Amino acid sequence: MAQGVPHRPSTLDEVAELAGVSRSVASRVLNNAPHVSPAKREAVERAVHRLGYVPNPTARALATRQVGAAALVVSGEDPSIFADPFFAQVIVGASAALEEAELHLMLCLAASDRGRRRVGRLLRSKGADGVMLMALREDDPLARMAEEAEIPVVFGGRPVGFDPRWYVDVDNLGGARAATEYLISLGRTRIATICGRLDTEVGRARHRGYRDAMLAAGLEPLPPEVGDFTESSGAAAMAALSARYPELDGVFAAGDNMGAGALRTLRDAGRRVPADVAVIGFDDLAVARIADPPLTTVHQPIEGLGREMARMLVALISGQAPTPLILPTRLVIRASA
Amino acid sequence: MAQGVPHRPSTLDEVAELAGVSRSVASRVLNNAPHVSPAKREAVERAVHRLGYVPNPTARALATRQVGAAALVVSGEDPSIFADPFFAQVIVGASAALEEAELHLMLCLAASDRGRRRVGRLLRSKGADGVMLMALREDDPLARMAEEAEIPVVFGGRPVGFDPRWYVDVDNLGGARAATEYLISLGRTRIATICGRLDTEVGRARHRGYRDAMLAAGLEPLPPEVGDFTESSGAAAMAALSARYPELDGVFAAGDNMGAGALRTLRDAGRRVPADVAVIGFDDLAVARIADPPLTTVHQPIEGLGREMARMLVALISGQAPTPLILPTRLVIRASA
DNA sequence: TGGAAGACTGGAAGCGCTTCCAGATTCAGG
DNA sequence: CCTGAATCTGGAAGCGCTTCCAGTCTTCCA
Repeated sequence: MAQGVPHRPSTLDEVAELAGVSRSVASRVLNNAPHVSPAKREAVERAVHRLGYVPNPTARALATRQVGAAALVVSGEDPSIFADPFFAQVIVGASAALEEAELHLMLCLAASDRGRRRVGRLLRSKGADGVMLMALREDDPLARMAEEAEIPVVFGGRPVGFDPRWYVDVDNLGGARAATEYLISLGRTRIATICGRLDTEVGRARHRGYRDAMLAAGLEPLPPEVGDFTESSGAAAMAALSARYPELDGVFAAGDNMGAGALRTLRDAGRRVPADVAVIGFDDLAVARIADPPLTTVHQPIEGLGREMARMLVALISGQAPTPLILPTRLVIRASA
Repeated sequence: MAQGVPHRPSTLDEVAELAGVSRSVASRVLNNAPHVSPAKREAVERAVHRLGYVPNPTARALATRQVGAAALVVSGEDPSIFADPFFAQVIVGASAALEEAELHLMLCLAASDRGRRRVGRLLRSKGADGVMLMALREDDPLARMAEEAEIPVVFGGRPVGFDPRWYVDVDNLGGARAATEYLISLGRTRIATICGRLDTEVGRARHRGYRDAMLAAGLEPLPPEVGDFTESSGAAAMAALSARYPELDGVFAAGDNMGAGALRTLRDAGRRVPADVAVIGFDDLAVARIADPPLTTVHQPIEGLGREMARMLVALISGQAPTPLILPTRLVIRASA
């Protein structure tokens, strides 16, 4: 391309001809299948080398009915949701696992209806060998589409109101409970939560974890302040919470970005962390480590989530029957609580 | 898939048969090409609907020699480079532009040699209609591979030691100079820089901008402290700088993450920002806004970078001859300087 | 009303590769 | 030196779709 020469790529026929064998033999050499004599094998290899031959993936895909690619779909309200570093980590994990299986990664940011329709077509058209679905909203049309898909589908996290057959999730409930229990163990009693949107399963599960822990300790769960996992929403939620409950001494933020926002509000209001109010986040993103003070948080294996989703998908594609997975979380204690 | 029924997808032949037309006509209807009578058109459409027919993209790709996908390749030392939110934003931009052109996005994290070889194969095998290349290292084998590619290649940023034919870059030099000039205009005279790795073009250009501005103002450019665009490297660099030049009153960090790290070190050392030392970052990432104090920084249009790369690639794919692009940067003044 | 321009139509030839299968070859054992 | 098994080989039939092209059918003008 760079030099502008058309230079039509060579085909398997040309390789076969140059090597003096039939196309079948050449094909077998390329897929190193059996039933090829060493002599011809070498002849073909030499021809491949001389011609700089590279098989055409499309033709191969058509013949084998295997595309050689898996798609990762991120649904959600608007594309900016993808800016959350969470997804980058998922991708790193998924990419590594797919590479092991020699699959390419297609990325679909299906924030618009148009995008979702496009994914729908992908699902029904064998445009990929399998699909990973993430960040579905409540009543997301993708859930139904997934049911009628022609190809394997793995969910990352469980969508609300829909029970997927195959999914990888994180123990949100347990993590949130552990975080809240830790606050309680610190002697805090007026503990509030900044939760994620309650029309998402993460939002609900983490809130339920908080609630369970409070109830179990005989404390009164406070009505949650709802954020959207962004820093600013966390800051706003913290402000609202402080106004409503001036005597607060503990906050469980269902996401590190929101936790960081809460820290900012608290700092601006002159309240000391953790002396006056202890704060715990969730996710263990980079921001937690660099927050001031460093944020105690619930670690979740984000890269692992991506990796396991991909592995499950690969298993499904190769005809196996994996079982859903729930990945463990663990508390990481830093300075904020 | 969900229900486990094999349910072989229907083909164009079946559609044609059901509609009582030839395959050619059916094909024309699907691509809404001319030369189809309204009656047959409707018959085909009805058949498509009844069968729930979706064209097989692979077969179409083979026939048209158009894959319908473009790849975004992120090279670099190790996969964690991708964790930088920078790439997520690039992807959002690129994804949007590709969607307009009805192209899918393939993402290749080519951090290993194996990954790079895979990309090389992609480049020579028409596995995608075009490729966007980013974060190439010095002497990155991908540069040479790109030259011999069978498909259009657009670079994001210019690799060091290689002058790509088509690229989209950001005005790193100008941005860095503006940042440094601003520090100078504030009356700072002992200004240091925390730069990015000098075997990358970004690293070099931003350092050169700093140097130019210092020289132009008759100030002595200090030898740079080199980081790797992470928060911790910025913190470490700042520590080294403080030790070496205790009287420092200004710092230009060539990335916001490093700037945030510098702020942390400064805060821990009890130095006030901006009173004692003014700090400016680069990138205008989310972290700049939530840093304490909020980081003055050089804004670069990251989403725009992705969008323009994709547009340029689409132009190339459709046979046009676009010209390289350098996107402007601008100073965003916050509290740290 | 003849005929040419134009609109439709469907047969057929690919796109480049895999894979089944029947025939050819090789080779060891008898 | 012959036979059956084991191993190779290449012809041919796809994979599902696009598109060229040569006919067929309309139209419309002179």
